[in-house]
Amino acid sequence: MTQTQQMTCECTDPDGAACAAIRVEPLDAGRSSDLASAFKALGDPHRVAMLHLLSVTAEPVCVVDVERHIDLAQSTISHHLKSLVDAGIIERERRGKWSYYSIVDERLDALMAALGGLVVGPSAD
Amino acid sequence: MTQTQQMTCECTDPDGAACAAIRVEPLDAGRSSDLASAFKALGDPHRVAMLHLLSVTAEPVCVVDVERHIDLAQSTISHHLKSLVDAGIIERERRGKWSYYSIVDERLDALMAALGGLVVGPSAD
DNA sequence: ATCTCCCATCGAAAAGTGTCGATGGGAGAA
DNA sequence: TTCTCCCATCGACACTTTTCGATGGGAGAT
Repeated sequence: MTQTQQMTCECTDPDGAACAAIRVEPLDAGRSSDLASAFKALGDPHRVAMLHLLSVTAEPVCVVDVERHIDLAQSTISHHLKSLVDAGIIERERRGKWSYYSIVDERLDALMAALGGLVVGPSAD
Repeated sequence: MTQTQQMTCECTDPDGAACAAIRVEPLDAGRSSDLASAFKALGDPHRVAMLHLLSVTAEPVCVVDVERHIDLAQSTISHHLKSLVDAGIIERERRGKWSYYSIVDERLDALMAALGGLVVGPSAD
């Protein structure tokens, strides 16, 4: 082939040096996985509803409470709560017969910060 | 049974009036679904990496750019980008032969606000 | 002791998701 | 025109997730 190749993708770099110009550190596979697992835990309407419930009741909430407000089998609710615990978004405290769940604010703050880091322009006007 | 039933779940309400006391508006099924679909789109390490890529390059990015930085088949990348578009997190602009993708800052801002609404205490110290 | 209740775990079925190669449309270059 | 490249879509496959009923352990009440 001559040097007159079709000029591959100028995309973000009209010069032709092309995308090689974009020096992006791969974002650390570990970090992207951690973020993704947290967001995945938030990626279900029922789990969002559970978090909402936990947030409006300032105090910890037990499974039975959740059961009254969300129409799912008890085992399913336990399952979802475990997902959220595993993702570090809520935490469990055993008290006698009950398990009390509450939101881990720090984790949510960290997720907010991560989202903020993705915003290109300043959010304000 | 007499009135000495075992006292169901005192949980968040030690009186016995129990959880009925927690008057939580169901959070509008539509809203929780919308939030969940957005977070679900964020719930994959590769998609997080793509967003990171879009955010560090201030300008729109085409599929080939993404392909150079993320080790996935082109069809898979298109598929993920479509997920993000459907979730309203990024948007596509066709320009000649290329498709340019860019982040929808407003959407991320809205998600941050939603997370902030879940935080119980003030985030500051 | 027994009984009741809270809740986690265990299958299992159904639905969804991530990934690929293959295909084809569309836009520009030659 | 033909050729090359960008990219979306179409199966297809393996894997994961959501959901349930059933089971059982542990804690307290009786």
